Amino acid sequence: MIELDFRSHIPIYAQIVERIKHLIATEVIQSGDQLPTVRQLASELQVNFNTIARAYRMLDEAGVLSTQQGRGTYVLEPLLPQRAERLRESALEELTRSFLDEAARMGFTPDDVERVQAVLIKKRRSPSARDDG
Amino acid sequence: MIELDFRSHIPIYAQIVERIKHLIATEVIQSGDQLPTVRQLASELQVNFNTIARAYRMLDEAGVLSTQQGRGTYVLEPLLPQRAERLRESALEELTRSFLDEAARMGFTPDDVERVQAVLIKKRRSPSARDDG
DNA sequence: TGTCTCTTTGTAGCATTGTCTCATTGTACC
DNA sequence: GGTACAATGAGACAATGCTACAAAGAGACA
Repeated sequence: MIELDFRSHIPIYAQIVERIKHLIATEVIQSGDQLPTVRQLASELQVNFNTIARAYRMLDEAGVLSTQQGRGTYVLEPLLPQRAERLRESALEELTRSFLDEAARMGFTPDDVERVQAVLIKKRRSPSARDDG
Repeated sequence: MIELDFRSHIPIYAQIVERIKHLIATEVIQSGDQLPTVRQLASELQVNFNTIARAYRMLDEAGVLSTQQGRGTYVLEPLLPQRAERLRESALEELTRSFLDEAARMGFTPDDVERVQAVLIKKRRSPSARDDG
């Protein structure tokens, strides 16, 4: 359900936060659902359970999850539309920021990014164009 | 395993880079192997751990190693230089593609992405601009 | 019903890992 | 001599992992 990129220099806990936000945004997991325990998910992803705990804690502080010692971790009610929209916007910003960081780390300039991206977006807008890369 | 020539005018970090490349080329160390920690190797070679870190970072950027903060440093699959360049470009494509997918799944249009991204890139180009959210 | 014990949950503190920023050293050039 | 730059070193920092811990639930039993 969640995949990590250990080669990326985006911290593991940050990747997990993003993935979970995404799973909730796409309603793969929903309000009230229990998430895997820190140890379960840690074992599954081959990382330390404290790294999972850190991600859960950040999402807890962000009002997305509720972590309860001895009980587990649960998805909270969806936020009010207003707040949800703000969260959505900030999620996009964070996602974009990570993306730009990673590209920069790989030695690409913003121009490179915009160039490649423009092509890809164009393709998406005209689905007839085949991607025979 | 690695020996240095302190009298040589070749920088230490460069010597280390070469030695490690050689060790990988001769398969003394192989894909997936963990390298000594920066401090271990630094102690062994009697140099500062930052010098080792520098060598590791260069090899990371060259796609030879994967350095992971808090975890360690690992040998990656070897790549032919030719392939590496092609791979570099397609890696950016792949990164961009998954970024756009992710944004799309979150319900954002390419326009949304371009709008947010343009702002972020602009900020990066003029770091003086304050981020007053 | 109460409580005891064991298991399962998340938490906290510290050790280990690589990273960052700045200071120091040595060398090349003017 | 003075300046600029690269190489190295020192210390603080951030990310991850290990160990011990505390809180909550499940079952046994008086």
